[in-house]
Amino acid sequence: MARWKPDARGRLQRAALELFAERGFEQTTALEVAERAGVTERTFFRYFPDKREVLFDGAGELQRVIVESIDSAPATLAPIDVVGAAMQVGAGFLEGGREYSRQRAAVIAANPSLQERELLKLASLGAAVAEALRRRGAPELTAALAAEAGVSVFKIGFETWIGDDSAPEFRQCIRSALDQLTSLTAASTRTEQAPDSTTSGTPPQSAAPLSASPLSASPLSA
Amino acid sequence: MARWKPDARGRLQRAALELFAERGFEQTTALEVAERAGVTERTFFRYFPDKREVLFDGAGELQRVIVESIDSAPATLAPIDVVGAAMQVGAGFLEGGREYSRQRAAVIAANPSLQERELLKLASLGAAVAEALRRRGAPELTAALAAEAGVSVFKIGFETWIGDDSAPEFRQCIRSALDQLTSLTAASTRTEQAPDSTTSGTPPQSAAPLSASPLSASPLSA
DNA sequence: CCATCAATGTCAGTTACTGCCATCAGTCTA
DNA sequence: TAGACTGATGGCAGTAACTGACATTGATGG
Repeated sequence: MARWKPDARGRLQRAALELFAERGFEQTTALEVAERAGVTERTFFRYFPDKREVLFDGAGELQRVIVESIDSAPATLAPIDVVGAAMQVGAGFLEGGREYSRQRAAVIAANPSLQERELLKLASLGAAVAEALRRRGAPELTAALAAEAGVSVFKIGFETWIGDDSAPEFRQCIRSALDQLTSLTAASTRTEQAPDSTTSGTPPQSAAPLSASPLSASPLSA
Repeated sequence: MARWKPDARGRLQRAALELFAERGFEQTTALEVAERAGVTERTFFRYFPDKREVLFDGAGELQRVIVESIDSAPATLAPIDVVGAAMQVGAGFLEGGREYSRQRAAVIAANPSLQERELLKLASLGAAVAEALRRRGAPELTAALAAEAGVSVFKIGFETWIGDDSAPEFRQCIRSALDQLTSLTAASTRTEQAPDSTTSGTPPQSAAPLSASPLSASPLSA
């Protein structure tokens, strides 16, 4: 009908963020987003696999930047330092759009299903970082832990940067978190003594996994 | 119609895990789960807010056990040690149901939307742990980082425990991850030198947040 | 002017949920 | 013991997120 409008994807993204910020994610229909963008609902789902994904288009870029940083780091650097540096590079990638980041973070914080998607993206980032570390020779467990630590630092650094107007640059927030993590683990006074397993009154066996007890015991067939 | 059947919740949970394991999560309808459990689809959604939640009933219990462990830890213990001990208590809570944990983990690993839900549960656990740490006087940043570290160790310990038949007890896996984390951060050789921000060719400003670039620049209004 | 291709529009259909109301058995009470 | 009450369900209609199949349209190359 109407003439051919370019940048449908971008218009959908902007329309979505606006509407989600105004009425909230759940109170906004994919159809409404599409209409504001001047396209059909069907077109919305051609650009994005689901309604949430319209807010996460840049995750792939961020991940790529961080992984590239790791791949190009000097081979002699310790895994934790490689990851720390990579997270600062990632921070530099976002540094320019603080207001946008704020708005987007607010929308996500207001909806659990959006939080889930963000956590999945971060998990994906963690997996990619771990793989990159293994690529440069880090042992399995080391790679996994360093990656998780890096993502945690990034996440916490981001929250600090976003949440505090007087906060320094994003990169600086990450540096602080990194230092904090180092002193945290260094502060361990633990001897070889494992804490009493029944501390909280939980019997050693029985116990349900991440799910309810009714299922645990036997092969949950009954 | 039929006489009153007890434990509808438990039957739904078992039916769901069976069907999800057989045909996969997406290939299984909420209606099918309900029918196998001998109830209506409507009843399924009375017990669980959504189809995924039927697999995560025990998350609350695990969280409670861990938080209680933190609350009852000696006040002198360093945050990282408190968290480490708490995660071992949590591990003890699941220790008895390894086979169940395996099956459940396999189902979850096979579906992204289930992974998302699991990540949300873990994030909730992390938030609760951080809060418990603050309650005992830990500074904001310290609490957040120690909590994240604890959850990471728990997650990695769990994967080790589940994925390797020759792996030791869950608690042992966590201990290993904990030690590994300590030596990891201690291995940092970083000076006060921050890595070059433009390492990966990203200009200091511009840059898109966690989302695509088209939106970043201005207040994304245009 | 016609074949073609990419980006859309149209439509019908499945499925996850939700609100509302009826039913049914067990219980408490006058 | 009839009647009110309550807790757990069944039934049903309706919304909204996706999806597959097919028609349309505008720009392009020959």
